[in-house]
Amino acid sequence: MARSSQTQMAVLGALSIEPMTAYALRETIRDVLGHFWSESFGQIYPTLHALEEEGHVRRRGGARARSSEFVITESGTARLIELLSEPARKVPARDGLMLRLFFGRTLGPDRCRDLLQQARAAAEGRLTEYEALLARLEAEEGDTPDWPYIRTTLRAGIHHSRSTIAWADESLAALSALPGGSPSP
Amino acid sequence: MARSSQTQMAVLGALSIEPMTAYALRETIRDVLGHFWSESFGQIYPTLHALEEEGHVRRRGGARARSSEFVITESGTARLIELLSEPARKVPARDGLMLRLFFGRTLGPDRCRDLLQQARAAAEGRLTEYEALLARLEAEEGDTPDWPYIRTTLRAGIHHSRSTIAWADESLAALSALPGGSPSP
DNA sequence: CTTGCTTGTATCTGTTAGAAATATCTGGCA
DNA sequence: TGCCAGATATTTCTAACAGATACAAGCAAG
Repeated sequence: MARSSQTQMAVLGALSIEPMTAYALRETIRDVLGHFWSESFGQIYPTLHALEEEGHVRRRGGARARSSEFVITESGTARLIELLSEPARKVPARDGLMLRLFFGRTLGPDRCRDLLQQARAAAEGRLTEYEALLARLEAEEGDTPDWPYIRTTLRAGIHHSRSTIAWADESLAALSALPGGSPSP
Repeated sequence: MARSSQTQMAVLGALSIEPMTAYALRETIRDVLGHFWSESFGQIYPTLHALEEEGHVRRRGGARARSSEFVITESGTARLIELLSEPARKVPARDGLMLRLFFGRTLGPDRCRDLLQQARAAAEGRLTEYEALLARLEAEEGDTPDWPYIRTTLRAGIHHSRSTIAWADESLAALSALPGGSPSP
C-alpha cells in the first residue's frame, strides 16, 4: 500500500493548510514548498483520486464548474502525521556541479571557474530572495503557530546559500593559482 | 540520441580515471563519487553497451575469465567533455527533513527537535569523515593534477556540513522556546 | 567438499519527472 | 453577439531511473 507516499505527504500537507483544487495544489507546492520540495505534477491527480478512495480527502464542488476543491478529512490528517513520522527517505544525490568539478581536469580550469561563478551568483540570488521572504513573512505571519517552523526552513536556505558563497569564493581563489586554458590531454 | 546522458557522464568520467570492469565501475562510482553522485546500477550495463556501440568505449579481455575491462576511446573522451560542458541538469529538490519541519506544527515540537538532533548528528559524522578524507588524500594525491578539483568537491562537503550544524543549533535554540508535547489539533 | 564471500554480468519491476495534449472558463473587446 | 487571449483545470505519455534480484564463477577457510 501507500503508493507514492512521498507525493501523498506533500499533497496532504498542502491541503492541511487549506482546501483547494488540484490546480491550486500544484501552484502552492511549486510556490510555497518549491525551495526544498518538487512534485511531479503528473502524479497529483492520480494521487488525489487514490486519497479520495481511501477517504483521506473529500471532494466538494468548488466555486466554478468543473473545479472541485479537496478537503482533508480526519483520517487524512492522521495519515499525514503517519507519513511525516516515518523517517525521511533520502533522495539519491546527483549533484551535477560536483561531478563536473571532480572531473575538472578534463573540463579545464576556465570552465570550472565559470561554473563556480555561476554557482556563486545563483546562491547570491537565492540568499537575497530568502532574506526578503523572511522579512516579509515575519511581518505577515510572525505570530501564527506555523511561523517558527516555516522560519526554520527559510533559515536553512539562508545558511546553505551563505556557505555555498563562501565555498565558491574559497574555491575560486584556490583555482586561480592554476594556469588557465583548455582541457589537458 | 544521448540516452541516459547522466549515467553516461558518470560512466565515462570514471573510465577516464582508468579502465575497469563494469563491476569495478559500480564500486568506484559508489565509493569515490558517492558523496555527491549516485548511479542506478541497473543502468550501468545497458549504458556500457550503448557506449560500446557508439564507439565511445572499447571492451578488452580482463584479468579473469568472464570479465572484460572497458577502455574509454578518443571519441569517448570527446563525448565526456561534451557532456560535462552542457549545463547541469538540476535534480528535483525533495528534502524530506524540510518538508517535515515545514509542517512541524502538525508533527509537534518534540519530534521536530528529534529530527534536528538527528540532522545535526548526521552532519557531524559527515564532517569528520570529509576532514579525514581530505587529510588522507592531501597526503596521497596532493601533487597530482586532479587534486585541486577533487579537493574542491571535498571542501564543499565540509562547508555544507558545517552550515548544517550551525543551522541545527540555531533552530534547536529557537524551537526550545516552544512548549513541548504532541501535535496540536 | 562445502559453505560462504567476493567478483562479475545481466535483467526486471515499479516509480517518477517533466512535458505535452486537451479541455474549459472568464473577461475584454470588436 | 461572437471571438480571442490567457488563466484554470485535467489527463496522458515516455524516457529515465532506483533498487532489487537472479545468476554464475572463482576462491578461501574450515
